[in-house]
Amino acid sequence: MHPATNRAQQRRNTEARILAAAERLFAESGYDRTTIRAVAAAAETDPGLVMRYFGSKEELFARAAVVGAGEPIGGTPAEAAESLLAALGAKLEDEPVNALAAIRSMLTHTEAAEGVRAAMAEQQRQAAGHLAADEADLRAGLLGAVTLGVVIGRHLLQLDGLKDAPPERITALMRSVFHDLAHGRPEPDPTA
Amino acid sequence: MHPATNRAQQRRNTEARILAAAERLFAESGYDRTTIRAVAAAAETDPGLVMRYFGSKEELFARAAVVGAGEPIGGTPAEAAESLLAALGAKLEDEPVNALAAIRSMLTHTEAAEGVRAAMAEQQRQAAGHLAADEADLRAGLLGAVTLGVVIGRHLLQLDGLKDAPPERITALMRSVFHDLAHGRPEPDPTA
DNA sequence: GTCTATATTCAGATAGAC
DNA sequence: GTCTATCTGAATATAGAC
Repeated sequence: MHPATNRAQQRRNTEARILAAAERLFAESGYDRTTIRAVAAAAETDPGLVMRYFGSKEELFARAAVVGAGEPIGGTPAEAAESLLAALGAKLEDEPVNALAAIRSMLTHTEAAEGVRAAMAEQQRQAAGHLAADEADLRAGLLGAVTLGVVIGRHLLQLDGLKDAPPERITALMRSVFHDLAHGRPEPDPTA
Repeated sequence: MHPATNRAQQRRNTEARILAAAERLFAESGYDRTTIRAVAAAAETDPGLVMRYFGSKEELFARAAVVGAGEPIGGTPAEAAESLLAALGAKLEDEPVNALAAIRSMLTHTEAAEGVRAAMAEQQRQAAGHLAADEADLRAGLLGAVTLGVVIGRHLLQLDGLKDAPPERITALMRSVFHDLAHGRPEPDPTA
């Protein structure tokens, strides 16, 4: 083993362990309740190194809680609905730990809220151009809010009936919902 | 003024001010970031009295962040959908500060999560009995998750397109969504 | 009944030993 | 490059003065 690279590799290794531990703990407990000390313990190192490598708790969070940009959305309203539905399915299949870290913290930590809102605003802006024109902004916002609610209900709140359901059954039920919102279908008669 | 009752009234008055301030601050900042000191300052009293009247921060939170039981749900699937839609409309019209205090804290505070989950489980249990039978539990859970997502998107995250929309337009768009989920309609053809 | 002072705990951040 | 000790600040909760 080459000693020079060993040092650098060891450092990168430790840094990666810290980052992985931070992602998990931020996703489990949110920003405030996750301590630098706990991250260090989970990564089997010490708090001083965490600070040395990442500078501050805020910077560590910014590295750990990134909200993925998501696939580009295009085509007809129906195709846009299917794209957004596929994105939901992916978030249900395996736990998106980076996004969950941000979502877990977004209601009590301003930076996390800003990150989530920015990512959703970008997706909404992109989606709105491919939905039926009438009230497209509102319907794009509702598509985002609905997606967020399902992800929270499953992974974070673990609601009965949602936490154990197979992702395909959830997406199957949500398909008509997404198409409704993408097209802006007329509501059925309330007295039906 | 009767001095004996004045004392008791003064006490109830102060207690009510504390509770109102706590509701507002918990809804704005969540459990962890709301301090007894800030509540006392907002209620124009001092931290010692808050502790004396409510015992602990946890008990104050339990009194301030109560999740309303919601109207009973019944009738046909279509009627159940309309009931749930009306409940959503009410939560959009004026800010439900008690519920928002609980929702704001539910991702980072165990007791808040437990309260919200219990309230939602009760509503889901009740709703499931009135939805179309197939996969009723999952669809009841999705109705709750979707509702939660819209409330969070509007009041807590203030998503573009949602925060300023008139409640009637939101409920109008969500009507078909709720009826879809209540009935378990077959999904449209993905290639349409 | 109301407010002040303080004990205790614990977190983030820093300096420096090994 | 890695870890220890400590500084600083803030929060809950308590004891007790007015």
